[in-house]
Amino acid sequence: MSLYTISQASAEVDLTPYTLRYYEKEGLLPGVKKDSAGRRNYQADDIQRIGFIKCLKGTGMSLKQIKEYGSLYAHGKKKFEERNAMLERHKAKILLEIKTQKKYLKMVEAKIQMKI
Amino acid sequence: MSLYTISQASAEVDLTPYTLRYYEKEGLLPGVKKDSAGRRNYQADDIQRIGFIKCLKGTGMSLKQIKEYGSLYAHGKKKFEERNAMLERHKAKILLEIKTQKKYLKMVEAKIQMKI
DNA sequence: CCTTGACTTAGAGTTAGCTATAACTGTTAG
DNA sequence: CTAACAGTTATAGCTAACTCTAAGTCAAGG
Repeated sequence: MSLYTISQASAEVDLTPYTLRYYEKEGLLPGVKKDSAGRRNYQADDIQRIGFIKCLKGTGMSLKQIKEYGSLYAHGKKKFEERNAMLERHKAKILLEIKTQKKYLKMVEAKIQMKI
Repeated sequence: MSLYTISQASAEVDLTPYTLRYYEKEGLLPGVKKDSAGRRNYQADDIQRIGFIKCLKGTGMSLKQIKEYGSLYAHGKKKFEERNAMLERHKAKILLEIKTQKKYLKMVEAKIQMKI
């Protein structure tokens, strides 16, 4: 059933064990299983979740909002609309960000062209 | 000769007066002129510089690096190569970032498509 | 002259997001 | 059996980038 210790999960998702524990403590990653000795056992599904957290975070969503998204997710069908609206808003934000980055890229290219 | 008080400059570049003073204190924006009463008088050229600082910062360059870039700039022709190399590296970083953002965009779109 | 308001400085406080420490526990190799 | 190791919690510390406060200065309007 593909289990990972915290250091294996850490290597898998390229986040430190500190960060993984921190995310869990902050409520971004609820329900991680533990073994009889209290050690975390990450499952394939947890790795997936962390991947999406990285996606949201990497596109500028705050941990607080990611947590909110997660708790909407936990409510399943009931909160589907709200959750989807959140993703749609976020999608718009990413599109805008890409546009801005392209503008900035042009500015940097122009500066390089200047040769002074 | 188009002078701006700190609040006018603030409105022009969309940064608070606090931030403008902070940038100056941190050495990102040297040489801002002051009037006889010690108040800052931003010139068109300063506004341009702030615009480029915003570009670098908006593409993930740290204030420390922006300061470094600025001091290379202050050395004129002498440090041209080094400065340009810095911009080229930064350009590569922006290109990579745009690529990553596009990947993340696809992930978010896929999640929206899922409808669960 | 006096108040108002925008500015000044130095320095303290805030927030986000980690990152590290201390003290401890359970597992495993020799 | 025991030493080393990988994990645990709680909590403290750190960095970047602001953001605000306090106390004071200066110029202009009434």
